[in-house]
Amino acid sequence: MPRKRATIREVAQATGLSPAAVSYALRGLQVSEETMERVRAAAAELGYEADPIARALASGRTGMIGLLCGSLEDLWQQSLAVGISRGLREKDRYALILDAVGDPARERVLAQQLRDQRVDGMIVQPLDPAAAFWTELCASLPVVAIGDSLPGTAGEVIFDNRRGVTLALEHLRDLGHRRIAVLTPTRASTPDRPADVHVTAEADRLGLDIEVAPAQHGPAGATAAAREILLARKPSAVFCFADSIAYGVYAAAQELGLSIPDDVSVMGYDDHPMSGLLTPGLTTVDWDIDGIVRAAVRLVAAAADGPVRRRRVTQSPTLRERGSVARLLP
Amino acid sequence: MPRKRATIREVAQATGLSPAAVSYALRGLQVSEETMERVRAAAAELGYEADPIARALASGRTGMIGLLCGSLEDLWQQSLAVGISRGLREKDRYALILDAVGDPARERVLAQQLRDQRVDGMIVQPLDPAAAFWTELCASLPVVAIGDSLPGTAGEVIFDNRRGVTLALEHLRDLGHRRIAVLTPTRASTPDRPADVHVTAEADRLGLDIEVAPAQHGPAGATAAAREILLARKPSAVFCFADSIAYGVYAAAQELGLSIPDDVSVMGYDDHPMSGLLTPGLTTVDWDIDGIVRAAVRLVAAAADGPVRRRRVTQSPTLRERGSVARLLP
DNA sequence: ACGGTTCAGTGAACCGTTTCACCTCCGTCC
DNA sequence: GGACGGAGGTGAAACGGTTCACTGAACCGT
Repeated sequence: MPRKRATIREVAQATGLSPAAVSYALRGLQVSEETMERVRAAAAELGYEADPIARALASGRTGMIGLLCGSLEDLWQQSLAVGISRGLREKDRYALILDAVGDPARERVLAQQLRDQRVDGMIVQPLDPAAAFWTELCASLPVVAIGDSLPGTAGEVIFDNRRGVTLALEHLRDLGHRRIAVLTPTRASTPDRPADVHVTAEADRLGLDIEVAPAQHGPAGATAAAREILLARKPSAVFCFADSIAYGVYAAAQELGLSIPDDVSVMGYDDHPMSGLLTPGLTTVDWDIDGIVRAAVRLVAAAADGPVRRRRVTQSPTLRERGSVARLLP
Repeated sequence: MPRKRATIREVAQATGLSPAAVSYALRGLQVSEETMERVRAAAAELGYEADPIARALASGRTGMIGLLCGSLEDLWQQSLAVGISRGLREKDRYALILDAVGDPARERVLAQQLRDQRVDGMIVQPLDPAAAFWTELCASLPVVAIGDSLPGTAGEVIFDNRRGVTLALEHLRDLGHRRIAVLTPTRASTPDRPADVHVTAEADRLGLDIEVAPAQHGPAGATAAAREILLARKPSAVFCFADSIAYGVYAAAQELGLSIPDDVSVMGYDDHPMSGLLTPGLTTVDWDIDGIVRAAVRLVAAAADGPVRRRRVTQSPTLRERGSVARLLP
């Protein structure tokens, strides 16, 4: 029988104290050691547990952190979300995970909804870092950005994408590749996102002939995009801006009877756990996902507990060579 | 500037109505068409949005559904969680996702916490369906179980594991396999979970020589378990009770210089999106994940909206042949 | 003209905490 | 010995909605 939960007043009654005293006691504030013990005992006895809703209403803090993901089709972002969710749980907070499905318009709506839901803070992996609403959002609650920088955040975990792109493209160039297709996650409204800019800049510097095309994260979408660009451009290498897009290239290559890396080389970006299991293993740009998770959790928890001075953590990638990129024979 | 949000009283003031009337109007109850319009206009004007916390306190409903996953290391469960989260969002509900990390003790604690967090309902993929606390939990809020049955749920999406196991083992037998290793997710406290029971029963019926060993979902854990059993038992086939465990077998085989399927056949269970991309493709038991997601969301949403009569949906699997199981030559 | 329904809307209690302003001891310091 | 101060505790007002019991007016058929 779901008998009604005990309230703070009942505990007060039982101990002969005021509700206020009980409230303080249970949080270890302002009361004598002895009273605290007495209250704790009575609470345990009655099976009392403070109602988080009432607590949230009175205190203005919910204990929830919003996690706004760009696209959870991306397996790497799934890993990130799982890690963050766990990390927050260890800090006695709940993660409210939302998925913008690659759509900047939806990202905007969800950010709004998350704020309306009264989360104590947010972790965001922005699809459209240039959008105007971020400024307003950051002003109204602590936001931690992952990936790209955002104006007014309480903390940031920035990926050195310039370095990541350099690593990838230099490796391809060193092995003789010149005509390179680049598959980047679709972001209809923001063709000039910083990471993409680095690609064209680096390609210029290295004298590469690149063509950038959008691809969705899901297996089906990525495969379609890959099929098209492989047929139309016959690149010697494909650089994918997410491992889960590279997976689509594997599927497309298989379908078209192309061998990786003999007919086409594939370079990933992320290092998802699956990437080492493919045949050949996916050569990729490896970000320290654990480090990212820890930093993001730490930053957002601190910011949600009270105002902090802004901190920025920068992550640098390394190149993880497996077998999907081969030297191009002249 | 995060200027204070408008309250219902301000809207009441602006329209010359009582707060009660505004409350009703905004939910389309009990008021004239005309008043409703007036209230809506005023609300829009003031940028009023009902505070979910206050609403939850007063009405007793939070709009949140708890999702308790057995182990999010399992990529298939990740897919499931993402799908459910999206499905719930479409019904204007939030998913609160928690991860028991394969530990039944933690599952118990998290279920408790989820209830304390005042979710309107729960979706559970139980690690330990036999545990006693489920009964009590189901009595205190609507629970939908996925996978295994639970006493007292408001709805269930049951996998016909008997059929799945039969499909897998018969396929292996038909191709000549007799000595088969079975890797099943670790669940220390519940060695006799229903699915495992089916395995031994079916193996008996089919005259197979099986050995069951536990494996963790994570790449590292699964690989270790696979390595051990491949060396110790030299089975002709390995049947993995989750695709993400099979991935570990691929890694172990690679490491040991064993070819799949020439030296050892591998059978999965789930059909995760990645399974088709491996070389060779993973032959697996395919569950209709979309169907599962839809059913679970529908059931829990209905149950959270009000009492319903218990419903059970049963999912049947199909065998998806790729290339990881070969005929065993005598 | 009259009792009986509906319809639209009101007032106030309530949900279960937190927190602010105060109050009362009691020991201490000068 | 009186002002001071801190520790421990109290009462009541928030917090921002929902909902229950009720009212006044309009409308109905007879």
